[in-house]
Amino acid sequence: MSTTGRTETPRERYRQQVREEVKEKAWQQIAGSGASALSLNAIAKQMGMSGPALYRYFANRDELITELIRDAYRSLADAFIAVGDAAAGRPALSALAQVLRRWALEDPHRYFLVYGTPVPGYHAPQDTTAITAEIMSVLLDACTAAAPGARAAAFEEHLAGHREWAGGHPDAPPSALRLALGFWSRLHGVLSLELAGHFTGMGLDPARLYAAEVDGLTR
Amino acid sequence: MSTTGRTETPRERYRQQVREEVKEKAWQQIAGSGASALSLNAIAKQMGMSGPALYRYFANRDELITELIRDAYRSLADAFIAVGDAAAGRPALSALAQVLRRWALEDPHRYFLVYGTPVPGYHAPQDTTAITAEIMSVLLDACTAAAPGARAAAFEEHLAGHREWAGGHPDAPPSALRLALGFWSRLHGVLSLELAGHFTGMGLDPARLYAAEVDGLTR
DNA sequence: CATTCTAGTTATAGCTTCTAACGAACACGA
DNA sequence: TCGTGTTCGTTAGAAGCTATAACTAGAATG
Repeated sequence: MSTTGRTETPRERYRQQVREEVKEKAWQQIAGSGASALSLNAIAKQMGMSGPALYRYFANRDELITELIRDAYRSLADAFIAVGDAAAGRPALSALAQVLRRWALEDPHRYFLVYGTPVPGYHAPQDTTAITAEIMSVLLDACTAAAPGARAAAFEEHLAGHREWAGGHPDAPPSALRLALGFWSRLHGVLSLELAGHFTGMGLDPARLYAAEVDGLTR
Repeated sequence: MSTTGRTETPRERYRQQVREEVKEKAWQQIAGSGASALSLNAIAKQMGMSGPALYRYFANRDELITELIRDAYRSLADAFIAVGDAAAGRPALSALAQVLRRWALEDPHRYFLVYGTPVPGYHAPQDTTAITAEIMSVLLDACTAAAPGARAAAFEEHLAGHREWAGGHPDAPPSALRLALGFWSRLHGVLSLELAGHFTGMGLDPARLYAAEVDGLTR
């Protein structure tokens, strides 16, 4: 199953194990106080070893965070793909919406790590753009199934000529592309406002707004 | 015009002046590397004075950031109010959308300070919720003017019973409330994704998506 | 003029990331 | 089985940060 290095030396095993434990502690710390408060030193102490030891496993703080971001992306993509597979490649938009919301609420700090304020020293490796493409692919499958008839609005014409992001779906109609973008931006709109607390004290139920936005997508 | 302390001693004058200069340098620093990299020490050095001097003006780093957030909120509210006034209390939704987008693109770091990942030690003072109410008030004015006929969807019924956030507009129909929330969440959806760079490399023009979302609101 | 209040200073504690130099344990070929 | 080399973890230390404490020079005030 492993793509590379079938012959795993015990050392590489151990090394991978430690890296995994570091990331685990990192997630715990992030869940507590957010990514900006992540401290390599604290993680090391928590693991019973002394500060600089971690630099054998991660070149620096940014590399650890980059790894965490990639894993977070991966977990969302996996959840999307699972829904797609379960629906034989034609998932309902509402199902994807539910997965997205669950994923976001499950760990808001993880959501912010991916979709919140960009961290200063970080630049997305090609990795993550590839993962985004996986997510978009599942979403586009759902959208081509659910797309309404062509309405040929100005924006859809624009999309017909700018579909690099829909690489694997050369035959998806512009209305499907538009639907996918609407899905993505509207739902992230609700989620980011909700998770940042901008609805608290307003009295309304964000889940209902979310549901209403999902509803309004196809109608 | 000043609500308190008409007799400003020269000392208070100076004090206010220094606070203002600190905030100015802080914004410069934030524009450069984001709020997480904001350093009181660096600001002090930049102003030609030594580290701890700034603690005469701000209790700690969080207090400075809180102040910056409040000012950022204020600037958005002022922009909204200006549009409302210019339109004699009935601004077009498209005009508000344009102001919001302009404000966001003008200084993305300022946008993230308010609508991005919440900063750990910060809790919104009552101030900001009051400012949010001002913003919502202008938005609701626009929405009652532009609201379509009642469609009585489930979400609008929910809103009819949960309108604390629309305090100053007791007579706004649920369809207007729903329109305001759609405006707010959809446009923030596009903006937060765009400013965080999630559309780069996708080939599409976020401004057009934004325009399309504005368009779709009332139709 | 004397007192008080305040803005700034230096020193210091405690935290962080990260580099450098060293010791000890392990893996592996002869 | 015995070197030899790689790797892990250590301590020490530089440079940066927030924040407090103690002190001094100057302005405002009675």
